Amino acid sequence: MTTSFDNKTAVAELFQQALWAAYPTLKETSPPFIIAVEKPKNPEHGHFAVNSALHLAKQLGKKPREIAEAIVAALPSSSLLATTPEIAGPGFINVRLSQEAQTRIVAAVVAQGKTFGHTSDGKHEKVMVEFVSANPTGPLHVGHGRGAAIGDTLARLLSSQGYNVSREFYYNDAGAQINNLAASVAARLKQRAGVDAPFPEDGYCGDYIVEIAERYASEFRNDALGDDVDAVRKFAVAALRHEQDLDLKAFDVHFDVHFLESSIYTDGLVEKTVEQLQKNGHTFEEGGALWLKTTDFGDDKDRVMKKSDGTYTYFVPDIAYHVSKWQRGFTRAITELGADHHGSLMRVKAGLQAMGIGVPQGYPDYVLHQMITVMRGGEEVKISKRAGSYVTLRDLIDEVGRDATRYFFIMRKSDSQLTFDIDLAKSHSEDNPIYYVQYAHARICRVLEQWGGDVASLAAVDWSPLTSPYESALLQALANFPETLSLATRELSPHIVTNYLGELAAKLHTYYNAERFLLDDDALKLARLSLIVAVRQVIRNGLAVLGVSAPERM
RNA sequence: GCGCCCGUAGCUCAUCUGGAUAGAGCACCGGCCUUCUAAGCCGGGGGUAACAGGUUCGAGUCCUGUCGGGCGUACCA
Repeated sequence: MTTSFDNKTAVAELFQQALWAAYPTLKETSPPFIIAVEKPKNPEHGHFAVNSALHLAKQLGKKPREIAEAIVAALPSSSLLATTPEIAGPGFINVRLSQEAQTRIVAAVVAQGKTFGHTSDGKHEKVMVEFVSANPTGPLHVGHGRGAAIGDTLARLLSSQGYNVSREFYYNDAGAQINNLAASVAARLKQRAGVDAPFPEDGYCGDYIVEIAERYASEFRNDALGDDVDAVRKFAVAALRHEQDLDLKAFDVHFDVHFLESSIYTDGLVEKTVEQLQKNGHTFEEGGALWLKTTDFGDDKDRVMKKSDGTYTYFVPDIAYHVSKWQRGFTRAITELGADHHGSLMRVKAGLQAMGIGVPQGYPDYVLHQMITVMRGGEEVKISKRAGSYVTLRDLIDEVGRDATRYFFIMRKSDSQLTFDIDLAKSHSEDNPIYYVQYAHARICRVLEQWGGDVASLAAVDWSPLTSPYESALLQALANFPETLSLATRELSPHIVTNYLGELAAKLHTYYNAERFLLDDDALKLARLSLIVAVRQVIRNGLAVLGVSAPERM
């Protein structure tokens, strides 16, 4: 959406005209030269910097500064600019916006409200975000939590940019791990009844297995020893699925579809996928097993698809599942996984290409998240799944709250390791990034309350008094919000949004503390109040995309 | 061995996909509260961006190699 507040595009268009006027021959070059507008870090370099002169120096065979001068000389007059742009350094053209151009962002934010920053760039393209996808063999742990927070935020980001998003949870309800689960429960049932029964070697040891056994025994009194393996399995899967659903609900994460791995077997998709791969000549038999020639598609080694015992290896249903995504019309698919699964990416991508059904190369987009270290009291909380003593997602939500948990999980690049400091997440201090941002929001609410006027009346005031460097910084930050969302969506990187919010909050706190805010000067007061209403709106929109609340009081 | 990710101040991290003097916070030193939340502000010290090459007007950012750390590399899932 190119709207009136988009000064960057307006500046680019203005300079494009000037460039063509100065060098008419460039108009015929193909592809057409696009003006690059940047935002300098140093405020002395103006609001925008145009560096086209540097890029064109070689092509035109002239000195960058000479080109810059010609461009500036050809610049049409515009209400956009405060002064004639300066040429600086090797050939940058520094642009200063007029007061009117700088402040109209406030009106745009207020007018667009909740949708400020949203676009229709996605053109309703169907995109699936698959995430969490935990097997129902235990409670969700912190790793699943990070996946849930990242996946849900990606879905929210994509929605904000006009994609038609579907959230999907894929789980295995029938494989070896599930049989292991059933056997673990059955063993606990027998032990509980005083029967000496060996516990499965790789069985699930957590206390939750004992609890499930307990509940099964009270519900199925005629099968207190768990001899009906099928019934035990169904009961255990249902119980754990229910627990996971409660965890996700507490985390405010919802799914549109829960996809069962067993369904791609029962509806024959796995068979069909294997047949198609064979027909396309990308398979071979060796040692009684069926292999997929993934080396045809960049893998360093071919992989077994069908073991000599006739069962499939794990990535075959993964390929079939992704075929299903494509066949269901998802022209884009994002698969969010823990980084320990990255070995399967190449195989699934290779398998999809080998299918020859028109799936684009690189489908699906993978977003991987690295491991989490949980710290408490300055010490690492040891995570041991075998002992059943790991930190569950529910533990974290109960202890530090949903908002802090979500924010911390997305605060870092997903492919960097994350340290989750429980004490920090709980603390009410400036060191706590989520507290800092929410506090900025609450602080604005309090100032408006103190003022006591009608907020709606601030939608159209005279903004010309907003001339201090602090105000200028805030105005620029507001203008950056749309491209922050757009960038985070393109890069599938939610942490870009948390970085932005942290900086915006810092600018606001600085502003408040640097000068006395509510002055007697009515014109200045109204302009300032109007500005912070816009800041509040942007904080709300940013937190909304992260699934984090914006409290009015802290 | 091979593949993927990471390496930026003492610590935790930014750097807007190649721009100008690499920035914040914590910690350290010196100043600021009769005023809207000092949860803040102003000033100071602290860097060979792991290392070595390459690409170009210009590299923390792209390419190659080396060294460190993590993960993967099963007819496990």
